[in-house]
Amino acid sequence: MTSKPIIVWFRNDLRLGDNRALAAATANGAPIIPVFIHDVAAAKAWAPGGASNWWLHMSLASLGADIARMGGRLILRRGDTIDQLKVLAREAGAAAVYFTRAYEPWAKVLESRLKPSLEGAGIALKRYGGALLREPEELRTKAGDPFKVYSPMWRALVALGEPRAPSPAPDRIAFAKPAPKSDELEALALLQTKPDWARAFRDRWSPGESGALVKLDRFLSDAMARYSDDRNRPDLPGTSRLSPHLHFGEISAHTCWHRARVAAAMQPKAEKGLETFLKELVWREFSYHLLVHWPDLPEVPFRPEFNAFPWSEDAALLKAWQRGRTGYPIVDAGMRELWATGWMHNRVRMIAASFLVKDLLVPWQDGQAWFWDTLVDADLASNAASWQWVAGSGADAAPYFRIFNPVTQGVKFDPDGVYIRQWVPELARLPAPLIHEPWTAPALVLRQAGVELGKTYPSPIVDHAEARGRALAAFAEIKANKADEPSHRRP
DNA sequence: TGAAATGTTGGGGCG
DNA sequence: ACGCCCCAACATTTC
Repeated sequence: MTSKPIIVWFRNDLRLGDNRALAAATANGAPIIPVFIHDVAAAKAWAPGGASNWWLHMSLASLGADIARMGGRLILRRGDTIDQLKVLAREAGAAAVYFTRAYEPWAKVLESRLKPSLEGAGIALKRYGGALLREPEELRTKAGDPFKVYSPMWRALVALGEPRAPSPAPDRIAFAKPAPKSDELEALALLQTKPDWARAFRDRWSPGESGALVKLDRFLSDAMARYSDDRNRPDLPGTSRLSPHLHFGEISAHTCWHRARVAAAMQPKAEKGLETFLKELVWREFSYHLLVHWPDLPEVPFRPEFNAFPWSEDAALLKAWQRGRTGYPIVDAGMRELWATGWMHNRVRMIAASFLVKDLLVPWQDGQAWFWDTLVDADLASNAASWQWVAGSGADAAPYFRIFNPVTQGVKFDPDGVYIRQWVPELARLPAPLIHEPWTAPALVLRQAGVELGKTYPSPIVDHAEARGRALAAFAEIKANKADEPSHRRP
């Protein structure tokens, strides 16, 4: 067939399997031009951070290799997305651009601008879902409103039936020949080489589709059956660690959902773990739905009374938190894991976030910004929804008075201090449970463990009991205003 | 997908 | 045998 080529524009769908845009283009029979465009200005204030860019570099390398194995080349371009698509289409005589839908506010704007400018140039556009199990339009309350509470949305999603089954990667792809010219991956300048901070990243992660599938299958066989308990244990390999793979679309939620079901059917007593895992996929879904309907979620508290919250912008406290030097071992362990590996265990994210927002009274937006820069799985929807959840300002959020006690949480979820010993080595010789509150340890125990508080490890930067009192007082202040405000924003 | 304060219950020591 | 107190264990409520 000598039809005009189709451009498959890759975004956060960096996979060949279960990629509807790619599958449709391949099925069309036209030659394919796979392209990724590095558009540094597109996301505006939410340009990806260093950790995300490291992952993107690795993921593009992986996708490029997968495409090369099939006889093609992933075309890399830089610059304004619309300009680049137009230029590429003209160079290659392409008839259409196929792509996967994205949901970030800036991406929605881009997609709406794309239509007139490309179709005006005679280039057809085809947009496909697939980043989510269900498109936001498919899930509404009986009243026709978007869901603001998780549980009803979960039930509504289940009531719609099983999400569609994932489709396999195409057996073969006919690529346009000759391939259009491409930038080298290095030219995208995604890697920061000066301080090689990503060393630990390389050992820990395998970005790309095949790495994602390996990680999923390992999780399903080794951890899913115990997931509902072990997912809260940062000292155990209890979580899937799929978040960055999902964010970049190296694996689809559909693939996770269906493979989990299949795996659970073959395991005794895996039902509970299965359901917990599926529910986590739907928490991701819930965050995306919120972001779609409330695009200012990353900037503005969902509950308007929180606009009046008396935050304290204390740069020194924020910095101590970022560096993992708060004097609370479970918080510091988490923040150091994040810095070293680009990832933090979910339970510890909640503890560390609660500490920043409630014990230090630092605005949740500051914590969100730090996570945005340092997480390899930084995701606008999940990050915004989760920070607002912890702060108590979000939709279906934790009640404001739910203030985590970092000592209790540490004892409960890292009972032997294994996680703390890994990331806060200066405390490694303290016995559990004292390792969770070194300031209460007898002087002799501290000396024998080689710990000198305030020197080898910080004294607590705030007293938790006092901090809790301050947080409750601050929340009481805005509670008084609540009656004046509408209880919920309109979508 | 909390923690702390407050309330209740019941066993056991003791006069 | 009985009442009283203490207090751990558990339940409820409050933040």
